[in-house]
Amino acid sequence: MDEQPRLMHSHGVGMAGHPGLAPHMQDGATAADGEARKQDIGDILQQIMTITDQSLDEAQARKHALNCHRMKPALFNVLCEIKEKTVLSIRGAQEEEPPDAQLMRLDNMLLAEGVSGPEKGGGSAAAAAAAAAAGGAGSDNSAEHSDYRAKLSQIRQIYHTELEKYEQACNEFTTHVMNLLREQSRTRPISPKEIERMVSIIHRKFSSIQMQLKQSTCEAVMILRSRFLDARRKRRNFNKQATEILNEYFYSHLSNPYPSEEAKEELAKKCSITVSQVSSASAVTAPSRVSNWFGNKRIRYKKNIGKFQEEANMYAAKTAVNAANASAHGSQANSPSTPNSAGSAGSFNMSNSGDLFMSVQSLNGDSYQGAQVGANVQSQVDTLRHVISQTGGYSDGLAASQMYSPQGINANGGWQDATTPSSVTSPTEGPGSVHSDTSN
DNA sequence: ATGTATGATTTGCG
DNA sequence: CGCAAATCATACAT
Repeated sequence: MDEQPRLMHSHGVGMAGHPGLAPHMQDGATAADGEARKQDIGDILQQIMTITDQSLDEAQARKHALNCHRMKPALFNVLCEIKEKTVLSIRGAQEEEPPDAQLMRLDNMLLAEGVSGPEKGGGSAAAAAAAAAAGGAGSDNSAEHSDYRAKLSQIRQIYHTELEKYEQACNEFTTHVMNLLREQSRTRPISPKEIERMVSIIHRKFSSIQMQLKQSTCEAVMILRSRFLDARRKRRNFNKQATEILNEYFYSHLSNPYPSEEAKEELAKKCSITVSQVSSASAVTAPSRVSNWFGNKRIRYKKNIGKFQEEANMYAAKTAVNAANASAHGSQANSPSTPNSAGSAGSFNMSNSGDLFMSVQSLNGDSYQGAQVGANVQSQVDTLRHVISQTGGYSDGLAASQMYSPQGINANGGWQDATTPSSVTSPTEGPGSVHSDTSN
């Protein structure tokens, strides 16, 4: 209470110096009793200041009396104005509310993911679109996607309920505070503007909570996406037939194992048909999977030719057999330089002819050319089988490399450069000048 | 559990 | 944009 005089003084001065005071004071008053009024006000202030000294009942009564005082509205108006001035000058600067890029981003993302925005129908459609866009590599959608969608809608539901809850809480709190302030405005000077400001403060607080909600929802969606749509996680090996087909192509085009787009398509069709891998997306996906396969195969073959020796021999034999059968069946006078590779699409025959010839040749260690294809297929097959069974136990790349020698490839296509691993390379040039294929 | 095989992705080049 | 190389992450075998 010791500062009571100062306060009173300052108030008094404030009022006295306030131009806005005049209208309030002039309601039917003469200048003569202005002094009396001033005294009156002084009394009122005095009472306000001492209110805490009084007992509750006393205070209540006093409050009521004050409330009923005819000067009360005027006084409050003045106080409000003063407050307005000071508070505004303090707060005015930080009142600015930037559009908030962060929030915009979150909103956009949620919208894009189909979490926020229109309900069920549009939402799940957006989700499906997002899924399709993200799952470019594909995989069978139906099961995965429904699962994904289920989880996403779960997230969406949580998000919406939480949002609603926040909204409701915000409204409740706001109205509560507003009521409180309105109530209090009867007993202390509170301007409507202040209430407004308070409301906006509350809204800001709640919207920051909302932002957190949005952020964590975004995170959840991201996690969900990475878990469900990352094709890597859903990797599934090709089945046996598919690998067979691909390998056949690879080894029969060893000099140039780069299937064209059409070839990839063809292979993809063949593989996925055999796989009976339904999945609508595979139409777009399959060729790229084939590309992946060839990319991996090339690199891995090159990296360790020895390891692929057996496989190479096997497929070479297989192709040879196929070729033999095909040409035998066809009963055409096959020119030796162009044995058909039955396993591959027609458009590649030209480029593969050399490979097939070479592989068979080196398998036999003799000129395949001499044994005319149609002549005794069976014996050739036997020979090949024999060779293969001999090769079976190989673990040493160097020895094996002579069976199915990669150097021919070097001479031929050169797709593996000079980077052939040391163990495998045997500098001997291809026996009898390998038919470099005359493709194109 | 551990190691290997393998499909997919990333990175960098031309 | 396709490729090689490195890398990741899973499927599969032991």
